[in-house]
Amino acid sequence: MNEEPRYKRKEDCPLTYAFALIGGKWRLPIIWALWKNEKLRYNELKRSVDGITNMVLSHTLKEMESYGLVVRKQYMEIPPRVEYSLTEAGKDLVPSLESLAKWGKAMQNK
Amino acid sequence: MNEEPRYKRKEDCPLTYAFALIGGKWRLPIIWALWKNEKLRYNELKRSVDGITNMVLSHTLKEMESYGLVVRKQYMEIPPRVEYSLTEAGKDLVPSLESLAKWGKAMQNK
DNA sequence: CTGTATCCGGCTAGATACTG
DNA sequence: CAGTATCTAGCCGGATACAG
Repeated sequence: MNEEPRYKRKEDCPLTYAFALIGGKWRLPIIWALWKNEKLRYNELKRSVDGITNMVLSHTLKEMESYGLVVRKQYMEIPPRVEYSLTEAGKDLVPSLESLAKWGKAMQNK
Repeated sequence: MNEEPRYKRKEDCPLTYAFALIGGKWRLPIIWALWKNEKLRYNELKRSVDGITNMVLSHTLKEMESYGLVVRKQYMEIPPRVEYSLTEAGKDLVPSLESLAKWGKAMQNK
């Protein structure tokens, strides 16, 4: 996958910035899975996010980690174990998302 | 511009659906402009949304109208006058967006 | 188990010109 | 004033294979 040219860090408008952080095809499903499960291993997460490939999952997680949304914790074991979870900032996001989801649901019923 | 293959109407997840409706490069700026101004003529809106072209603006507005976010009111005058405003659903969205913007602002300051 | 490398296609949106 | 037509480019994300 390419290097990210998309996300100008610290964009002027906070709302646009927020969307830059959580937009894209897989970010929301990942956040949702980690919200419902607290912490997940790589393959658990992959199974929770239906249809995502290794390529895209690992790349997306790296981005989200760099944005401060996700924590990656690696255990030095064999076989390797890596656990992902939401940062506090990631959790802070959830109420806003629930609010948006509520609106989305109302829109679906029209 | 192409016909839209992107937005599966009534997608399962309400949150994903919400993002389908308001995602994309220009939807948020347009909503914002119409929120701050109540109603705007086509060219006023264009001036409010910095950098957008006619092609993209008119196409985006058509989509947003079909999604029930925006109202287009045309007056039969010469020269032609067309005013755009938010629907009730569009206005209902604003509190969620403000909540998200607040989160985005906190993220910018880190 | 947890990823990375390479290659590639389709979609989003832009440039430019033109119209009722 | 308020758009539309046509053509194009570049990013986003996918397929597939491979690695530590």
